[in-house]
Amino acid sequence: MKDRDFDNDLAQKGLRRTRHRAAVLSILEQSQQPLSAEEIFMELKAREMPANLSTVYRILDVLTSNNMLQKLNITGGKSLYEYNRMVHRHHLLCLGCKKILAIGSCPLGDFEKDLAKKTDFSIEGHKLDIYGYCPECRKNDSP
Amino acid sequence: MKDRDFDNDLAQKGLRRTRHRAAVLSILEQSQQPLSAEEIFMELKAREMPANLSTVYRILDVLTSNNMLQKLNITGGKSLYEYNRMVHRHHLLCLGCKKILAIGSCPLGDFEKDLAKKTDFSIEGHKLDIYGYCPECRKNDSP
DNA sequence: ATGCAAATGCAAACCTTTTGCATTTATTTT
DNA sequence: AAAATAAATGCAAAAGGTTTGCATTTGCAT
Repeated sequence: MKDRDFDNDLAQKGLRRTRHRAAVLSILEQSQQPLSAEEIFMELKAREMPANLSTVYRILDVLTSNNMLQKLNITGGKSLYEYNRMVHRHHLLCLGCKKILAIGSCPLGDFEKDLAKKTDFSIEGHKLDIYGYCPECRKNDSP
Repeated sequence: MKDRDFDNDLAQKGLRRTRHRAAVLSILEQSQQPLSAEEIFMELKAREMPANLSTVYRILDVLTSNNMLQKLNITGGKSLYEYNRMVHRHHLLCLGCKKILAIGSCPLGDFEKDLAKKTDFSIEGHKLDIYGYCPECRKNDSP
């Protein structure tokens, strides 16, 4: 299985193509879950492409401000990053095992229009996270 | 204008009634905006009831875990706390001046039911924050 | 190949929040 | 009302995540 050409994506944004940047993109593109800076740091090491943690943060910053990644602050603790697939997404977090499911649908459309009318704000976006227990955690916790 | 009896509220929760705790509750009950630990720290000083910042954090923790306050992590930066008025609320944050408006309505009801059905999660709650520009900031930024 | 601007590594700083411990305070017990 | 006890506070230090300054290395244009 061939890797996507992240080098090209970087070039299109006018960003320098470094192994580390391409690797971070690849890691996040392949990940089912949003990852923290430290998880990415460890995965880079696992891929024999170790980078300094501060470099990871700088890469995440630059990729986020170029809209190639999205930064999530679901927990209040450490930030998580996910590959930006350019679709509007929300997240369902399991309070038990902390796994995160991406949710494609969004119920906010009309609500935002109403809100704009009522408050006279221009609405630019929203952040919606949903919390619950996944099927596995519910099974394990109800003996 | 007489203060609410926060001492009684504390007693009902089985918490010790200290001046600082009552003052923190009073500050947040009177505030239009959610406040950070440091803002509360400063307001305590202004009220001639200075407390150590770590004490403020401990008070906020204990009041939050007793449901007297709610902790918000809107920005990803520092946590904000608001008096828990026992109603489901969301927040509209102005990206310009950072002011926060509390929103009473919530469009999530049916969506959560659908989601529970689709994912087999038990849905326990959600966090919805909306971002935009308030009327004042829109005016000032469009010269 | 050469030069320059940008990316990286490293260590230290930063900021918010938490913790350990001695002291003070609120509440319970006598 | 005083003494005993358990919890709250102050203080300083640590923790955890993230950022920054600076020397070195790398990517890219010339």
